[in-house]
Amino acid sequence: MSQQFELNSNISVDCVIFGFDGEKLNVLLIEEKDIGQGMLRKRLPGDLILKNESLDDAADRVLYELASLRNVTLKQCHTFGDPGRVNDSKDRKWLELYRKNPSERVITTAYYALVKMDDFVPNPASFAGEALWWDIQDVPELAFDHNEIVEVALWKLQRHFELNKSGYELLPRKFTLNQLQQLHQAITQEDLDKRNFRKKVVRDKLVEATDEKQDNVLHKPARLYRIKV
Amino acid sequence: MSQQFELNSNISVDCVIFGFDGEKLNVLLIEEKDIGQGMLRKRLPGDLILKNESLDDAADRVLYELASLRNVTLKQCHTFGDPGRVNDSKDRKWLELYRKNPSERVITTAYYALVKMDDFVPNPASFAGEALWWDIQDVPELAFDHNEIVEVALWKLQRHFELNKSGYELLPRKFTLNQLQQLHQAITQEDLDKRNFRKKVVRDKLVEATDEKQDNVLHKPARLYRIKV
DNA sequence: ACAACTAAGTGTAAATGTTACACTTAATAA
DNA sequence: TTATTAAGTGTAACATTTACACTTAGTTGT
Repeated sequence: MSQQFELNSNISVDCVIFGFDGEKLNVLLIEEKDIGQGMLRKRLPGDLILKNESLDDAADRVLYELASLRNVTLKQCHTFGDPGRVNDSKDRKWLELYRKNPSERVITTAYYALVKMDDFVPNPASFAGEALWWDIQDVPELAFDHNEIVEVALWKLQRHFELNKSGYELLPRKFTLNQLQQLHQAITQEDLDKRNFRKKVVRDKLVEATDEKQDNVLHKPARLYRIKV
Repeated sequence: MSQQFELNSNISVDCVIFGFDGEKLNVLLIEEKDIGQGMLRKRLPGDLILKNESLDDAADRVLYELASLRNVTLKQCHTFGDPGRVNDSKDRKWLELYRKNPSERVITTAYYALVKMDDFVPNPASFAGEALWWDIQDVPELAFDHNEIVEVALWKLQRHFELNKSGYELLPRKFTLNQLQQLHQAITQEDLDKRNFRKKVVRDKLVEATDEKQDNVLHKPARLYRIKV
């Protein structure tokens, strides 16, 4: 972390990175090293912003420093500015260890992104502990107000996806219609009818068939499609 | 303004208040008193947050202090945190006059709301200059990055409105279908077919007819409707 | 009383989109 | 050859969207 450049900023950013594994949605969490005080709660990757750094830049930097992820397209989500947002005793102990002004009130701007898990294997920065993908259905109690931040980010992701029916970036270049359907289902968290889904993507001309098929599968191989330009 | 409680915060809030006048959308701007240095640009109502004040509370307070508006339901919109967002020379002069640390980098969280203009007659706080409704189609050059903030807020308002087809709060308790249609058109900035619009609100059972009619109009009086619970 | 004016109010047909639903097919493995 | 697995396919009922023009009920002025 670039602590030598860090002023006593009272503004932080937190990143909610959703990862799609082809089937389900996961979220990227940081697990601190155990510093022996029962402070093992996971948290979102986030940190104070630097002087002369935009919020957007800070989010990119923090994600790289804490999880070695680069080139993730982050979207701003919400700013959490309640003076009491960091009040739990475990939170305060953590702040005393890691912050110069642990009692200073900090507001945080949350960012979110949705990535293909294969493409982004998080590599934990050594001092920070481990970066892990965690099933979105099963998120544990997180530090600070990070559970709330995850909820808000998921909500925004779902709304965003409704409006911009895209998300192809999350599939391989050639994909089966079933993969595409699973992507939609993972994000919206609801089931779709196979036939109706296929009719729709064909009608909307969102994809086009290639003449290739899956192989190495123990059933009828599915045709591969690609995004239609 | 509660300057005696204000610490040297580097976080502000700005409020984009859209007003519906029954026909068009307007936005609430503050016009400073002329302090004789060519700094007459209008701006959004906004100010630094206080210690121990949440962002939401700060937005409510600022709106009351600068425009005497109370009980407006503000929604958070976006946080603007570019270090260069306040760079124009006129901006800097203003900051030198009004801020203790004029060169300090300030991020701002923007809020927006849509109100019925009749219900909210802004009353300018004496020192701040005048609070005015301004036609959204004709917004002048504003101070700081406030033009960008207005644009982002309008975009969010339109998206919000698409998802939550509501907005009845902006009409009188009993209203004509034409008033309802004008509200939709003002927000979405596009025209709708009268018959199709009426069919739709009836089909969706959003409103119910009363047995009353307009009066004091110089044409066939329209039937009045109310929101259906 | 009536003529001129204004905005309210109304219906239909075509096209498009959505939903619900079950059997056949093409691969692999044993 | 058989069993297993997921792929792939069609239709009918229903709902929604779009485009489009004339009649009606009031007011005002003569």
